[in-house]
Amino acid sequence: MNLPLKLTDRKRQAIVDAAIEEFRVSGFESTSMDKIAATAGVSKRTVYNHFPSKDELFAQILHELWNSSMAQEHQPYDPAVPMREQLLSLLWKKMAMLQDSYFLDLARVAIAESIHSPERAQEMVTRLSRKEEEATAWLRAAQADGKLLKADPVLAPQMLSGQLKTFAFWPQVTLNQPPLDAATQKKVVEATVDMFLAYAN
Amino acid sequence: MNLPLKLTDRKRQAIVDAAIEEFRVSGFESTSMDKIAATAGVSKRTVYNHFPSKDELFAQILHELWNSSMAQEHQPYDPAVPMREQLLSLLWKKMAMLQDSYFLDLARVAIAESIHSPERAQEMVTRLSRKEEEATAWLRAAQADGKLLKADPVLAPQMLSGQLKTFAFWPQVTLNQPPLDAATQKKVVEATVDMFLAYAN
DNA sequence: GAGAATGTACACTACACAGTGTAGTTCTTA
DNA sequence: TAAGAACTACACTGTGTAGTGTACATTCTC
Repeated sequence: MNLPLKLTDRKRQAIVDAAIEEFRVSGFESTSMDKIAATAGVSKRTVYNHFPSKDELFAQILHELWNSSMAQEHQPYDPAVPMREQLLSLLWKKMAMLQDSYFLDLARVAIAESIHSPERAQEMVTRLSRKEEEATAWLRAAQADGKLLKADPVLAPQMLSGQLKTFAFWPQVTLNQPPLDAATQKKVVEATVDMFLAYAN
Repeated sequence: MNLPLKLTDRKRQAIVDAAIEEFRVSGFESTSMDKIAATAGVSKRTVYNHFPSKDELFAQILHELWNSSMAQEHQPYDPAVPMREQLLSLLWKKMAMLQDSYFLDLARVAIAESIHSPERAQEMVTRLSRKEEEATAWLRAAQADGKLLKADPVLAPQMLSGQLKTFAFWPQVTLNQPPLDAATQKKVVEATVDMFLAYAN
């Protein structure tokens, strides 16, 4: 069956989809509930029957996008595998997450708002920095194993992910640039690894 | 004389200052002309006597910030000076620009809006990429001189400036983080140069 | 110090939009 | 097929705000 969902579930989904789309292209302030309802093909009253307010709708969408883009598994340090290989794997995972369209939508919407909404910005900071800890843990383990000793354990993880974001995140989020093609992704990941190994080894 | 300006010039400046401040913290949509007038200590009518509309005021401010933050001189390649020294100088200039408070204001305001105003975003892209060409020219000259041959001439300049932005731009612009202290700036610039030389030499 | 330019206070229009209330329609389910 | 749940159309309130018009005050310039 193509539509196994009840009417109310379909309506709700249509509202969420429409809201993501509208918030994404117009931002929070410039998006009206009437527009969301129209785009969703739903009466305004139905929107309010599902979500008590515009703020609440926005918050739920942020939450939903966050969940769907954060299903990323942890990669522990493995002394048996060559550095280069492990780093490549680590960065490819990161790259995949950055280029995920849900994640980009989330980031666009969230950043546009958090630029002038300190509380939400703060929440994002803490959540994202928790995400960055994975690479930090990996590097610490490597250094405890006597590898990559020249790298600054505080700066290095950010330098790695920052290098990817330079090409595969910030231009897309802030300037609406298209996602990277596969060939460029490969170049960026490999250049980042090469550069890091040349520096830290 | 402390106030050599005519009343009308002082008023105009107060409006511009207030508008920058308000747009910076609240964004375009959430800032009202009444608020700007109040912050500037000026009647709303005076605001409209100086600027025909909110859009026009916004555009002029973008223009003004752009001009005041872009007074950066060009650094040509010099075969007589060591690579490391030239790179350090190049990146310090870049760092200075990134941390300039006018530039950060501009970026915050512009990015927050350009996220949902494609035309302005496009204008920013072209302007900024023209700015990035300086490093590209420098690298090409170095490579023509037989130096840094392993660096990808397309990716490398962006990797360099991207590395600085990771620490000294994006967190400040998108998450309202404080500017970098001098010690951290030094660490970032030097780590970037070291990493790049280790990779490209 | 007169006249022009500029600023101020304030009232006002027009509009967009968040959110509500209601009467009636359509869908689901038992 | 009947009853309840959910959806719809639509009218309506209240508020915030861009932008204007005007009569009067202040400042500049000659």
